[in-house]
Amino acid sequence: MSVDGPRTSVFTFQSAVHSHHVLRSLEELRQKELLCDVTVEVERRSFRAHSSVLASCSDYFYTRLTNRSRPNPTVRLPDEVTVEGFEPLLQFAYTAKLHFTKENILEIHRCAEFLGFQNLDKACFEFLVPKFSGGGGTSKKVKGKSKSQASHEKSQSICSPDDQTPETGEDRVPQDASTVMQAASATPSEESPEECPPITNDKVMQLDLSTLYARSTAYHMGDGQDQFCLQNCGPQLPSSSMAAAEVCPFLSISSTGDNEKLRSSAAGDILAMEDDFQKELAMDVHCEPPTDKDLNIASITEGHFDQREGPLISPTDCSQLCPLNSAQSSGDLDSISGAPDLSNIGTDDNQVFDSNEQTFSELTPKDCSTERSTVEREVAEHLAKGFWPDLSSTLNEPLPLDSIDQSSAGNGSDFHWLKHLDLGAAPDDCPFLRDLSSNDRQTSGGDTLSKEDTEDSPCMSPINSRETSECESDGDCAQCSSSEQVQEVDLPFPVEQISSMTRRAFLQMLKREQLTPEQLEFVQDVRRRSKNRMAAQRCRKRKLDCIYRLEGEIKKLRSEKEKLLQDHNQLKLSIEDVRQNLSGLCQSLSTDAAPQSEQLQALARYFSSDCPTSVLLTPMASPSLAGPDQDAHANSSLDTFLADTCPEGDTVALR
DNA sequence: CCGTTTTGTCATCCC
DNA sequence: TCGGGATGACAAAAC
Repeated sequence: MSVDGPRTSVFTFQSAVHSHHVLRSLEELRQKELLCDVTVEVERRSFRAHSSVLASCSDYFYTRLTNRSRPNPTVRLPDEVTVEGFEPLLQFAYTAKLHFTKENILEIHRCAEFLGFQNLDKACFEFLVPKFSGGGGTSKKVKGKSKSQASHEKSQSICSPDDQTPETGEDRVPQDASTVMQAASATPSEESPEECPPITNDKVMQLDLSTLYARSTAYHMGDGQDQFCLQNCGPQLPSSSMAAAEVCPFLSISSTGDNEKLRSSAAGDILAMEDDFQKELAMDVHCEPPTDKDLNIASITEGHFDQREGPLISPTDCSQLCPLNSAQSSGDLDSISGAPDLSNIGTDDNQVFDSNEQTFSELTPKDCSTERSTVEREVAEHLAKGFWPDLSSTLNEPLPLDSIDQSSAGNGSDFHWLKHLDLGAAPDDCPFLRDLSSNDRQTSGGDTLSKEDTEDSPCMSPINSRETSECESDGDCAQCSSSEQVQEVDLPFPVEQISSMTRRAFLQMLKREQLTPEQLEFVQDVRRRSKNRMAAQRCRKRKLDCIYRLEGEIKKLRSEKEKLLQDHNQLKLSIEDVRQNLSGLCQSLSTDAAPQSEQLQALARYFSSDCPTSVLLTPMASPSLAGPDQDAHANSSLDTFLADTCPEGDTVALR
């Protein structure tokens, strides 16, 4: 790594809630009819609104309003548009929420189509309308369609990344939502296609795109420097002892402090539905208007950070939000991955996460291309600490066992924090990490990582980062050969990507990139070793768990053994007492009752002898001093004798 | 310097 | 047959 000279860092403050504030303010203005500059007439009803808002949401209004000649125009909508269909759309334009019922969904759909709410159309109706109109089988149909559509879109984006027309942030939103919705809906349908509860008429559903919108804006706002916390907070954090969920702000996205349900969704909190519908979709519920807390999107980074409002959620909450950092989470993810369509979130349609992937690979080399100054680092860390007060503490705390399991921090890599995300267990299960940066170049306008970037960046890969620093200090390290190999093969993508992506994505990437045999061999080698490394960690963790479990069992068995021994001793003592009592009793009886002396004397001899405990405990059935017949005779004689001579209590005690 | 622990890697087996 | 995960064994680094 070479240091070209002093570098001036530019820090950017990016608010993740600004756009939402603007939208909310616009809605308030509309309700107060302030600054409204257009009147929309629908079926003799008038709606005051802001032309800019309408134009930005609807192609129809865009055409009508941008070509207007006079101020404060009145737009009379044709008969095709009804109040029933238009009013929810208007509200959606101002709130990003669409309230609908089974009755009016078709009407809304029709109006949306007419007015050119195309993105909403994609996001919502392709999924919803078949749901409402069709039966259980429709979901599959829709799913299939969406899947092919998504893959079609993806293939398009892959084949011609440069052909993509630049999308506005708003344009992206519904597509994102569409993706997630389809995926989410497919999951339960897939598991129990027959059990989908019917959607009742009286339910008012609400499609909430606000959180996603906020998410999208957070990533796409600004001057093109899309940000994603994974690449920003991670590599700059100084300690390897850190659970990603405690650190990574991305994992706290869209957490609503008031709504615990929000945090349980692995796929994201996109869709808000109620009751049966919610169960069917297995998604989150939004019953409250979005608050600022909904926009807990933040990424702190050197040179860039996002504003975060509302109370910070605890690390625990973070982990709940995106179950990535524990074995249990891993299991959860496994189960999630079992639902094929959920995986489409990232693989078949990377719209949502492309930005992440893009920035991951795109920004990292930039940011790391030159050595950071201490001041820069301090600023970045200070910012991070400012937003995550407990960050500093977590930095110094050793990882819990669970986290250790998932970490593969042995390389001292700058991406150690990323590895805490359980990439090994299910790298493709978390949509935020799936195919990490696999499509980076597609969305970044075809910007491929240059050779300079690759070579200069210490953050390009675990291997690169560590070895560079080590070689700087040590001069000669064993892994220099690997580092050299990385540079020799000159990969057109970051090395860390190799192990984090799914096999399918990996193969696709190999297809895309025309790698030389050396590169191919190296890449496969890296992937194999990386996978094996993580497998070894899991294996060791399991072994440790097994040891702990066995130790616990041993402890338990020992205490049981102690208890049994105590019982045994107690029984022994009581048996001894009984024996002595009986012995004395028999002795005295044998002297008093001469006619039965023979039997009694034998009995006395028997009780005074060292017979086994078991025999003593069941003297009536056991004595083997004589044959079975004699035993029976002795027993009956003893019964009679005891009934005649012994006090009642003694008889009972003996038996 | 030596023993122990941790971690990565390889070989092999199994699914 | 191939790929991937699990695991024992080994070596090197770290402590």
